[in-house]
Amino acid sequence: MTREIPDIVIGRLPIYLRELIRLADDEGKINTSSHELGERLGISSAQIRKDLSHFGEFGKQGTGYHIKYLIDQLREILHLTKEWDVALVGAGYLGHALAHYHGFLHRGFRISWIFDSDPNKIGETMNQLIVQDVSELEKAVVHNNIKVAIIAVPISKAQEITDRLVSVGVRSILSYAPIHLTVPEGVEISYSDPVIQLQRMTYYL
Amino acid sequence: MTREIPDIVIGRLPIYLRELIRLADDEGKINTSSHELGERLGISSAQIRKDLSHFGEFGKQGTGYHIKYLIDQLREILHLTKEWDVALVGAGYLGHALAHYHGFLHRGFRISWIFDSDPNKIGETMNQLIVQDVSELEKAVVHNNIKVAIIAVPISKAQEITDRLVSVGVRSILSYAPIHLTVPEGVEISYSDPVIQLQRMTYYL
DNA sequence: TAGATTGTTAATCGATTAACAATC
DNA sequence: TAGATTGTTAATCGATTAACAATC
Repeated sequence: MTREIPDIVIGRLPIYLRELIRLADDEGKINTSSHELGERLGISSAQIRKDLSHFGEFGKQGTGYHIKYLIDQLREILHLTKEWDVALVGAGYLGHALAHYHGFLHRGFRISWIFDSDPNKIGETMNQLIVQDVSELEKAVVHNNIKVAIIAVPISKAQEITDRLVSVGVRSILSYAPIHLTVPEGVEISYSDPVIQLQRMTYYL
Repeated sequence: MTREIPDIVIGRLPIYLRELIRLADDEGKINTSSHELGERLGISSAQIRKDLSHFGEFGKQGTGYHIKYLIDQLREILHLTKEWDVALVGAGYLGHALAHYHGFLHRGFRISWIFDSDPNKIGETMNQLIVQDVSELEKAVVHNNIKVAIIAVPISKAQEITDRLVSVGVRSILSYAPIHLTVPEGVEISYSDPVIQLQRMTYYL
């Protein structure tokens, strides 16, 4: 029986991946160790080794990890060997910023479709993409087999859009709407609400 | 001796607060229970009661919690009884979106200053605020006693801006730069990187 | 070889849950 | 009163850390 890998471990793998890419591309390093990686991320070396050990043996005693090899392994584990088409719903200020964000490139994602319900926005071009009428959402998601979506719509529309995305097969959703959304089993949802993050920090002020 | 309250508990309080405000303002409810709140947030009722019990006794057996009272208590705990002035560094697409975001209002924060280094951006107006030269950063932070900042600058500038903010007294930083930042003890930092969130979810695809 | 670092085990630490007496 | 729900205790569950044999 395959042991279930803790969610919290999965959550750290992208952090490791991001730092490894930095080490390789920006600093030209070939090898690293759990100690060096942990030092840079504020994570204990033991935790990094333990996390990786869930998936295999990627290092060598004495020399540590070959960075490029570990990057490849993490990409396979996280299913980042292909580029995922992403549907972006909401073309307001935030949608606009996301549409222009270069950070998706080379990290496994490409925003391929943008939707909005505002007639003034529909037809507008955002970073090479034409904003589509949100009524076309289901058709586009199905035809392009889209599994990943980003929601940047008002609170009042967020649950409806979520339900519609899920109904046509989307299984990973990143929502910027500041509200808890309900999704069925098997659908992953992640939230980004700057106020929630700031409020956590003001406790310590 | 005051018992140290776990960080993970603090992190859930803003979620409770957000939902309570929704219950009160949007749905007009007066009372709620740990069960109802938990149901809506996908959190066990026992956990909610345990979390709150770190700070006092806010409920009544039989009837649960008076929502407005609990909201007030959470606001005090999280230091949200005043409105925090926030310095936003970076006036690119994302900074622009943040400057126009209405979600800060009534939740304890107000973006009061926007900085950028680009001469084309400096002097521009964003949602009533004039983009300031980032060379004025320290002066403005000190003079206005700013403790909270949001970073929306490129990776290459993020650590430098962080250091400068910290050096003049900022103690809570929300960074959108996709890189781990180093801050001294006593400074809180929080990250928002959509790609990290998406990569965590593609594991399950 | 000597030094470094892995992967893994066992111990420790911390968080969540179940259960229930108290009581509104 | 009967029903509901709290705050809290103890048990359970899960995650982190320390330590080290193995070995590059």
